[in-house]
Amino acid sequence: MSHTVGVRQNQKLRTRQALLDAALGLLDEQSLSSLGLREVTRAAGITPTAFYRHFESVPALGVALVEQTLGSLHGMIGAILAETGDSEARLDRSVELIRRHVREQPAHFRFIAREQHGGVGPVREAIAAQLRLFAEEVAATLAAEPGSGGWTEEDLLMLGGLYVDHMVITASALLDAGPADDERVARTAGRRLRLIALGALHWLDEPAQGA
Amino acid sequence: MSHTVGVRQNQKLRTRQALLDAALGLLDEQSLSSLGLREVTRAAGITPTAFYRHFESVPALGVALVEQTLGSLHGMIGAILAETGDSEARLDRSVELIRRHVREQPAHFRFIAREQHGGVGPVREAIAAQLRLFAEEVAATLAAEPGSGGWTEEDLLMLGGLYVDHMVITASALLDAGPADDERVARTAGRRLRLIALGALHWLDEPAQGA
DNA sequence: TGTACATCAGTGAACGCGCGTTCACTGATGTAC
DNA sequence: TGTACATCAGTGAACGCGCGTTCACTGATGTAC
Repeated sequence: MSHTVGVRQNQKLRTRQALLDAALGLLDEQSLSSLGLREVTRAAGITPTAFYRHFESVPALGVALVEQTLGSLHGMIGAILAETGDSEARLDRSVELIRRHVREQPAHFRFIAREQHGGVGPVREAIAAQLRLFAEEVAATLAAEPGSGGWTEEDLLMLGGLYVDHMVITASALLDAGPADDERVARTAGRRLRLIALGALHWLDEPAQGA
Repeated sequence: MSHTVGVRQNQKLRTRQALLDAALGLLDEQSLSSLGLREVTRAAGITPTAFYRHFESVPALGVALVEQTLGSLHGMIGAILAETGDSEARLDRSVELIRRHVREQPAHFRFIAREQHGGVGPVREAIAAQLRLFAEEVAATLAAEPGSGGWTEEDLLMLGGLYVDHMVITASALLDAGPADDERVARTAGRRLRLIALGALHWLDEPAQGA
């Protein structure tokens, strides 16, 4: 109870979070470019004008939402990369990890999938930047593994990007299909992943490199 | 000049096409869910009310646009599948074919990438249905090739879907990066494609099948 | 070929509505002394 | 601890605007005879 770090600032952060949560909820059934400022404030329980105390515009809120959403997925990436065991079981457990995250936070994944190529430029760019970071993270982990000796940095990044894109596609497929089809979708995703891993395994077999 | 198949019907089709073209143009910089009816008619040069002579709503126009757009890409799929030559050159030529189509009809690809996970349900479903057809088409072609003897139908479809998704990702990457980076993007896309093809080549090496 | 009527793509006025943004304000929280 | 003033998150009225949709209409095209 020395200085309580500001009652006012605390309340402001809670309102800001209410706006972000309200927006994410509304974005389950529409895209950001059609999301209205009044719509968000109504759902968050504040006046339209108060919106401007937190964000300059709806696109700006979208960018903040990207950072929060993909920040929450960073943990998942780490968990997947930390998976151990033989290759096949490892891939299956990665897919299962994605499946569980998607079912626990469907709105987050829906938002990213929807806005990755959506109509709001700054949001697209924010997502692209974050996914690039993910790809680099995966590439760095792959580089540390045995069997990636002859790989160029470029190819590691290529493979990392492939895994990340695959993750996004898998999440989308789960969301599009609905929980009843989880098993089927996960099975297909796992096989795709295995095929990619198999390609990686034999990547250095052939001598043809460079342009 | 026997019966001229209807001056009136002809004009109606031309107006309808003007609406579709105007919409596609506008969708280069926004998504369908924020596209206004008046905006489209203004761009097409007709009165707002005349819109209803052609489509029930903007989402309905979107569905028609999906069919027309992906119909125009059917030819590309066929051309890619018809590619011959050794594996590596074939993949590079496929990527080049995609690259050329994207630069010739950027709006078509942008529209599909944007609305594939966009905020308008019927349009999402129309795109998913068409891409599924593409995947089946690819799977059928792969099945007819030598070396796909031991492949199950499920796995052929999985691989077909992987190629189609990769095509969409490549198109998006080209559009996001801009023409100046075509070479770099095409190079990465080609390597991804080669890695996938390599995985397919070794798919039957390991005995582990089924759950 | 000519006439009388039917069809229907596109018009233009009108409507009610929700939007984003402005502005002056209120009153609780924070700060200086 | 108490007081006087500053800050600032949230309010509520007001604005002008473009939206989707309705309606009765016009006039060129199509059809029947």
